[in-house]
Amino acid sequence: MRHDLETTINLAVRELFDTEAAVILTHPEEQFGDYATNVSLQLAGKLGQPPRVIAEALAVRLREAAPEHIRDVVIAGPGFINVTLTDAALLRSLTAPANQSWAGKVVVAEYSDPNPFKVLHAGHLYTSIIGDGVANLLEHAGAIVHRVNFGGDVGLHVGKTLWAIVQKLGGEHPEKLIDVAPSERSEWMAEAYVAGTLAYEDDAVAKARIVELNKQVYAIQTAQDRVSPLAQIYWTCRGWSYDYFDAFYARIGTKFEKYYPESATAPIGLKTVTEQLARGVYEHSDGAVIFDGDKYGLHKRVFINSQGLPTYEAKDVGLIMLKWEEYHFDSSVIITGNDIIEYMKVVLKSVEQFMPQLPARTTHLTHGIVKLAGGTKMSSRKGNILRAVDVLDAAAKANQAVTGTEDERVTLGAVKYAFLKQRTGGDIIYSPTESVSLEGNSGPYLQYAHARARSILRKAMAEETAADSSLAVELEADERTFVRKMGEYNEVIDKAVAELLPHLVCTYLYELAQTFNRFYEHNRVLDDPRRALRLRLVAAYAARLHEGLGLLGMYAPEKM
RNA sequence: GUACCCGUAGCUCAGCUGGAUAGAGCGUCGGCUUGCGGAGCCGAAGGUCGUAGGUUCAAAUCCUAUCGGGUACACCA
Repeated sequence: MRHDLETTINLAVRELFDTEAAVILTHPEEQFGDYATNVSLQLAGKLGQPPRVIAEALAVRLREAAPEHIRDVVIAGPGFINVTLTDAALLRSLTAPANQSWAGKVVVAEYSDPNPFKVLHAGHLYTSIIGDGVANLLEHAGAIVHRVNFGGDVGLHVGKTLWAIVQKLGGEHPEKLIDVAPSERSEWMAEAYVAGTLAYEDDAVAKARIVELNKQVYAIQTAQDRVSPLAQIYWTCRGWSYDYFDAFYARIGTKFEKYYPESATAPIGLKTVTEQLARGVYEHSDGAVIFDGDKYGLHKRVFINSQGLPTYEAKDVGLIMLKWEEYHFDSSVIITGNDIIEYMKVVLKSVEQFMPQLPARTTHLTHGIVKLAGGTKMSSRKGNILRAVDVLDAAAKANQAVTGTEDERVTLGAVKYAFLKQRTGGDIIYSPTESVSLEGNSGPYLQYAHARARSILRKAMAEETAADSSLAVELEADERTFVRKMGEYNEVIDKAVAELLPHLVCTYLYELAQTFNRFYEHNRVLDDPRRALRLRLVAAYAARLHEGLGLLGMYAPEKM
């Protein structure tokens, strides 16, 4: 509908004034109409005519163009053209199918990216929730989305953790690992990482040993050594990490198609960088291989260090190559924290020199960090970071305190909504109490709104005889407001998809629920002569909430 | 030092492809309440949109400068 109207106006502008205009229809305040455009204001200067005169000429055309859709066209203010749709047109918008703007496109969505041998922190939770939201939106628009996860099973952090593990075991004694209870493994390794990091900073001997361990890990990977004591420790603990990740993702309802461990991307990264070194893309500098981003207004970065080991940069190059080999994607979306924005520009710029189509198809979406409202007391023994479980536990605790319930699906919905409702990009301050509240702009508020709508429909179903499904009716004012809001659904989703911004869905769903609550407060549904129509509206509303919450990765309860 | 991001109501945030009186939630104050799920609804107070210039018929939105906060800038990831 919207697109048709825009086309009509564009055509009219061309015929009447022999010029082009960027016609964008917006939703003005309801008192003005259903759609509005300011083309006449844009054209006034160019054409040297008063905006209201231009608007009037266009309005005449619009009135003639689609009388079955348009009830009224009026000029207002400095020259806005306000269009009011017929009730029938408005009701038809409720059944419009979703726009399949990504139909058949192959998308690789990479997000979460935790490192084995390290703890999952709040940022991993945040990035996973955003990644899921974005992936869901793309899928909704018809894309074939491959959700993948990248993480460092080799690298200095592994050396640090391994060093401390060997200390804890009193030497390279893999047989002693059975003493660590399964439930304590992740915590045990997290402590080892912190201890290793401290030793690396404070103890020169330990540092040298950690550097050596790092090289040994690469050697273990290259040789696929599974028998030496160190290798046994490495593989066992690496497995523990992936078990821990899987359990965590299962808990938050995320499912990855595959993990790309750095050990798998390092060889192809090393090979690619070495090949391109010969072609002059990368260059030698102080014994290392770098890419000189200075030439492009960026900065220099090391891709292969002076020990011949690939850094994160080369591994990322390898990852891009592997994704391309395996998926031949139309689009690659990488979701990370915004601390690596500049880093990623350098990596992509380097790849652009030999595979320009890959960066061209890549979008790097970034977000800020999660802070707990009011701050938190954190133990340095645990690495002084906010862990993912800390956030989930805080939410569960708040939910228990505020609502007295313990439904993990509601708690999780509260966290997801709290993270997603803000525009992706900046830091977020997470308030557990606010997130679980049933009042205000929260996940549980929307989940409750859904349960309430479903409850009405359930009750109706039980009593239903023969519902009149005709929608050829005049809408009452309150009904019209409600329908008008529901009609925006597809447009909002389209925009969220186009801009990869899940928060647009949150904002809309909340406004929709508010609109319904106002309607419901002042109108009866079941024991009313307009029951048949209103039940259909409630059904359409519940369906939108259900689908919208699904896009956000949230559970839409029948009762709560 | 250089680059990038952010500064909107007491707090947390929308709005930023320039447009009609700058919106919402929380908090504060006041009203509705024998009710299809009141976990709601109605209303009030609260803003020099960091500051100063500029572009424009029109700027929270674009440009420049500046202040404040954050992040990144070679062998970590």
